[in-house]
Amino acid sequence: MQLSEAEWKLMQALWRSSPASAREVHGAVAAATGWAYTTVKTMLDRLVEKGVLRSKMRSNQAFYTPTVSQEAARSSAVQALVARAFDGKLGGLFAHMTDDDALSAKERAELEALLAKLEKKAKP
Amino acid sequence: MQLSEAEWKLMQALWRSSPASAREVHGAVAAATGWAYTTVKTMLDRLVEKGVLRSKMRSNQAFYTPTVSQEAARSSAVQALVARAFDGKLGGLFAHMTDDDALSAKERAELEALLAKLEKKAKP
DNA sequence: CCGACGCTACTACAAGTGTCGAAGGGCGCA
DNA sequence: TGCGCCCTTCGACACTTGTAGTAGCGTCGG
Repeated sequence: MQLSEAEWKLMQALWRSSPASAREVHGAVAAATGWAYTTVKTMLDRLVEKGVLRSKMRSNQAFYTPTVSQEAARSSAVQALVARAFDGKLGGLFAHMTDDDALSAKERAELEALLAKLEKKAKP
Repeated sequence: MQLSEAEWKLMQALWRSSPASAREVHGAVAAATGWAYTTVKTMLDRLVEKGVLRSKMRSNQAFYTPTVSQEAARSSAVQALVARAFDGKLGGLFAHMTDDDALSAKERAELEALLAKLEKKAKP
């Protein structure tokens, strides 16, 4: 279940708030994307076909709800990246992130914090 | 500079060994992919157009060399993933990976090791 | 010097993605 | 009850990706 760039944007909106009508989703993303209403509608319907959204008609309006969690979608995306670019090894991705010189001090600090939390959770 | 699934496979082969002729690249990926020689050739040429490969004719054969490092390509892929799926926050990706219940014991151990290494590198 | 074989270059085509416009139908207000 | 407005449905088009065939040229062996 791979999502394209544009599809992620719509899904994000729906994970934030759902069920939502096409008009509502359009309202949520229009400013950032500049998409026409019909563009949003088309993509929403394609996402329904793909099975990652469910639509329910209320009166003459469709309301969309995700059928997959953001967590699941993220996992699947990470998985795909690791498969493509890191030889299937999640450790490779870790190594890349921690090695990367482009890692900012702030990001490094975040990682430290996360690690501390992980330690605490793992130890007891 | 985004690479598709198939393009990653070819680039991986070239990062392993380059310059390489189309025939050599084909040899390297044919078993795993089943692609015809011309398929590989077409994709290589598209990668040249994209600017991620450079080709040099030697006699009547083209030899291909990456113009971007695997590291750079990986960074860019991680970047893209983070932008799409983690709200642009690299920390979000970290959190996802460390939270993920699907994280195996082995992966957890790897992470611990990497963290230890990072600590050692960051402290002094 | 000539032919065969390999390599390149060009073309093709289907599916997926990004983007909309046009047209038609029904709900709600006057 | 009728009209308008908004929503849906369909279709369209260009570009990318995956996948490959064909034709023609040049190189090397004989």
